[in-house]
Amino acid sequence: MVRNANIKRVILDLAESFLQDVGYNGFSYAHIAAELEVKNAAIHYHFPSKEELGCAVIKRYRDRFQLWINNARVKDLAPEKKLDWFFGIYTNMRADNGKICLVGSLEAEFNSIPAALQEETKAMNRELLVWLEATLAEGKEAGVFHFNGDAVGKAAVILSSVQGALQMARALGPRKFTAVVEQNKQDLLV
Amino acid sequence: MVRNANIKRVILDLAESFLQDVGYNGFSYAHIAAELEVKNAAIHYHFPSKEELGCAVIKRYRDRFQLWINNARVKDLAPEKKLDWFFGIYTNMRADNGKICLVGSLEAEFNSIPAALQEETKAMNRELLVWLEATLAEGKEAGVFHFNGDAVGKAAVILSSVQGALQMARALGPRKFTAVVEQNKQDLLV
DNA sequence: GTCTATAGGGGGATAGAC
DNA sequence: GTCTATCCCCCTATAGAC
Repeated sequence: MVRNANIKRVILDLAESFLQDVGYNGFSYAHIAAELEVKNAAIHYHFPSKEELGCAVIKRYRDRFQLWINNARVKDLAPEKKLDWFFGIYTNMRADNGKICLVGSLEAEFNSIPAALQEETKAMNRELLVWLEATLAEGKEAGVFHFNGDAVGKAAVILSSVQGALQMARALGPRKFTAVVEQNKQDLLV
Repeated sequence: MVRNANIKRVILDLAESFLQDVGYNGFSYAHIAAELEVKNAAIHYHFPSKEELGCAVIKRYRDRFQLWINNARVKDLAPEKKLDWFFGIYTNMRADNGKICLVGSLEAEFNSIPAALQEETKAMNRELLVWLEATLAEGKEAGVFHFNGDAVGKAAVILSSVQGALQMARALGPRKFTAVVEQNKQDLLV
């Protein structure tokens, strides 16, 4: 049992980890309770329903992402460094026992998750894409990124490919993920 | 109740559809039985375990894919037409009530599906990728596709992006999928 | 805040009648 | 080949004691 005031945070950490590992339908309150060495009902005290727990995980992630991109350490980077930072997020997921991104996990199960969680997933995906579009446009303007068409299409390809690559790497190995990141970078060269 | 000798085929059709709709953990024998207006146990007669049913779905899909790519209608196409045919498979999935590809669905749930099903998923992904690599290499050789690096990396980007785009389209709408296909095509131009 | 106990549902799977 | 009946497990969630 985790004896600290941050039990809510620890539950969110575990739920996030499970979401990225086995998906929303793949974990239960019992799994979380077991990790914390408490009983099932204790988790319900902090998060009454699984739907609320799932939404809280995504809300927290969305907040975290907004903090990152508005922080000077990211905001003031050159476009190509911003993109490296972004790919780094996914590389860290991959390195963490082959976890996949929350958005991909929830979208794959989209038709069997609660409506409120679907809405959170939509919002999160939108926000990731908006930032990536802006970064790609900035880089194209600056002459460091080269691609046909507009930043909206290119951002969709890059995001969907890294999301897909994390999943693919589970079947075909971590190097398949690396290959996708590298190819995406090469595709932005002249 | 479907009164014909092809009941096994119909069960496979339904299982495949459910896999693409709600995932392996999202459907049950009861769901299939309800569609066929029979009872649970009747499905077990044809496929003793859910694991076997899942494997049979993937095996059938793999066979189907091999038939397609070895058929003259696909085999003898120009590389850019082959790619159009390939994208068409995914476009049809998207049009079919927002279904996602079997590989993506199973990889997202990879850590909570039976080992035998994991193996089928690996084999299927490998085969899709091998064909795509050959097609891209053929097109580059012929001067109709243009990309930096080798066909292996490019194939990984294209496959993972369409797989991811089908999932993304559930959250952000069908046009997001179309955008990814179009951008992938544009990325292959000079 | 956590416990025990329990309700109520769904899941995969099997036995034996028809 | 399909049925009814059943087993046993896991799940989400709640009530009430501590």
